[in-house]
Amino acid sequence: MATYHHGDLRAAMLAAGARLVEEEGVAGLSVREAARRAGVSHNAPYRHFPDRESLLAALAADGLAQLEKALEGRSGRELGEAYVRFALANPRRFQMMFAMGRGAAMYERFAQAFAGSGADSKAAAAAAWSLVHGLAQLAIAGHVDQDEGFLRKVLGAMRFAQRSA
Amino acid sequence: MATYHHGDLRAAMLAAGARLVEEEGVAGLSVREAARRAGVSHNAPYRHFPDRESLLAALAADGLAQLEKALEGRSGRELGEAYVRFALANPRRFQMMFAMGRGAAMYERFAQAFAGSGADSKAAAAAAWSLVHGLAQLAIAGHVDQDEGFLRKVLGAMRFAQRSA
DNA sequence: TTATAGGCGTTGGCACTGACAACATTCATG
DNA sequence: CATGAATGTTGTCAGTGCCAACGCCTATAA
Repeated sequence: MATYHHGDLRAAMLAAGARLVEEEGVAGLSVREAARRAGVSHNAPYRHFPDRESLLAALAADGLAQLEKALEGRSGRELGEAYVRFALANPRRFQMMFAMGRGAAMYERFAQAFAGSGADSKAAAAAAWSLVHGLAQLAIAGHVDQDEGFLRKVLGAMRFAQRSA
Repeated sequence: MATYHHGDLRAAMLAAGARLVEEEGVAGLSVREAARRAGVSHNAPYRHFPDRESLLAALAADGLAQLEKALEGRSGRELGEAYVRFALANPRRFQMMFAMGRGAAMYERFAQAFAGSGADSKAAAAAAWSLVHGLAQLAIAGHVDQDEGFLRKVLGAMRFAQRSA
């Protein structure tokens, strides 16, 4: 036991990091604490991540991949609900993901899901994304009721305009 | 000159803090650096703010007040546009404000601005707020084009549903 | 089979931070 | 004026990110 080499420190750091972010918030993620939880010295992680920022970036990328998976195959109303559900299940991760992350893929997904919905499909996709994303943020922050029924009603309160104004 | 007492350290800290947040991001705000900029020792700020967190809270409250002022008297489309404009002018402040802040007053404002817009006015208000808030966030993060014309188009792409689904 | 190069982990150290304690200066109020 | 309360100051400590130097272990190839 207690082998000198960890085996898969990178993965262990991502796991520990994810838990730390969810428990303490982004500011609470320290490389040293994550290293401690991975059972490794305070400098070992730097072999896998050049700096704290890049650990965060990796966590964000990870989270985006999970969200992508959670949205797979869904569209329209279902897409929005799954998006919000994911956000509420992983609130701090979610906030972090879009604070740093590359959201191009997500935009793409919304563009496809809502192609031809409004006059300008790029704008329509952005609007749909904005609605669910904003709702997710406000619900996470507690500015809006998190009850699932209410959230559904909020999403249902908006329609695409038929023609651009 | 160089009086022992600063005169209005609290305000100076808020000013320095606001600049720091906008320049470096929330993580870049350190009590010590703000103290330095205010020309005061590293512990003086603790007479006015019990800890870093409470300095951040004060900054958030300040920002909310400014946003309230920027929205005063506006409603409907104008309200949304002013909201997004403020967010893009003070991106990091804005992100922080709603990560911590008490958003009840803002909800109230949207509720009044959109009273009777949809079947359920609470849901309608939340939807309107979500749309503009989400758009602001996505634009700030660069996930969506920041061009003002485009943003207007996005806001115009959504209508309230006449009856709840 | 063995030596050796490089990947991976370790210890040590530095500058910076948030926060506590003790002390100093100034301001208000009698 | 005197004295207590505000407000600032210096000193200190543990925790952090990151750099440098060194040690272990494993895969390769002679």
